Amino acid sequence: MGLVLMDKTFNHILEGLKENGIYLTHQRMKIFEYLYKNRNHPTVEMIYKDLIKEMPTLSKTTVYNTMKILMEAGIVKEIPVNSNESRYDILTEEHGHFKCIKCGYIYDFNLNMESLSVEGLDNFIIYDKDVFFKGICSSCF
Amino acid sequence: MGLVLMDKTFNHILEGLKENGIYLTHQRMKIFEYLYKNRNHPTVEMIYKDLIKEMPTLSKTTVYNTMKILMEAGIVKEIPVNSNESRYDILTEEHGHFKCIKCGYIYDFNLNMESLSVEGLDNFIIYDKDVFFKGICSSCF
DNA sequence: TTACAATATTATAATAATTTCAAATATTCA
DNA sequence: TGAATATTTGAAATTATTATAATATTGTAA
Repeated sequence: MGLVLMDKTFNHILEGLKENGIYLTHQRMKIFEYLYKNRNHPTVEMIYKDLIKEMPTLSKTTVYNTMKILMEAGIVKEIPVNSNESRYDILTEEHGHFKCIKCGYIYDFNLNMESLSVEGLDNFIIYDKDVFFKGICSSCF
Repeated sequence: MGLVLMDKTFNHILEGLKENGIYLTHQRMKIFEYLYKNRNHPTVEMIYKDLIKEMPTLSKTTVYNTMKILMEAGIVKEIPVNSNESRYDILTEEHGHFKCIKCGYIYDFNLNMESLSVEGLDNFIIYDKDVFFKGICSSCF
């Protein structure tokens, strides 16, 4: 588990999935392609609405299943942006998320996680770190 | 709006709510008391399950409504810990959250948000910053 | 204190996101 | 090809949250 995305191309990632015993079905490849091309932290609904145009029989359940599989493969993660629908992000370099409370858009921003000083987590194993800001973006300001 | 919790006692906060024109009903006081005493990042369900013991007619809608009002008053906030139910936290000093993937418990930890170096948010107005870690806690390890 | 107007609570119904399930379909590999 | 296995699909079930309307409570002013 846990393929590394960094510096791999689209096809390399797909190959990696295959090597991990994950069947590369048409639906899965299209869903992954959507995530790879649109770095927009989509909801299941957004992915579904877009892909149904070219795959009229696509089921929302398949999108849910695929997101789960891609998460287990370590290629995608759910990002914590407290809303009532899950939002997903393809795993790339470390970055933070900023949600604009006016337009709702979720921006990526650069950060250096190492710089953050924390205390009280001795003997805790940290698998994942997230930074989430909320406010008003420069376009809405 | 936006009462400050820091260094205020339980009763001071309640008085502050009253001054802001918020009725101090029995339900609201009990819900606030729960949040004040149990710093456990509860879900609506957790609050409801606990309080129904002493208030048999309590409605879940009231818990939802009260959380909303306390958030608008700036006393409580929703914390981003991506799951499908909202979790709330009483506003205190700045801290991060760590969720153990084994026991599910959400720990607070100290951090210095100022130390985090970020870039790409020029002309963005930041209202709120959250840091969320996931992993295995020292008890489960 | 009483009456009134404003606001809150409650139970129920409605909505929305997600999960589960079983049948139909597709894929793999011998 | 054909059997075994895995995936996709659509429908139904579940869970979290919001809306509605009746009832109850609160604060204010006579």
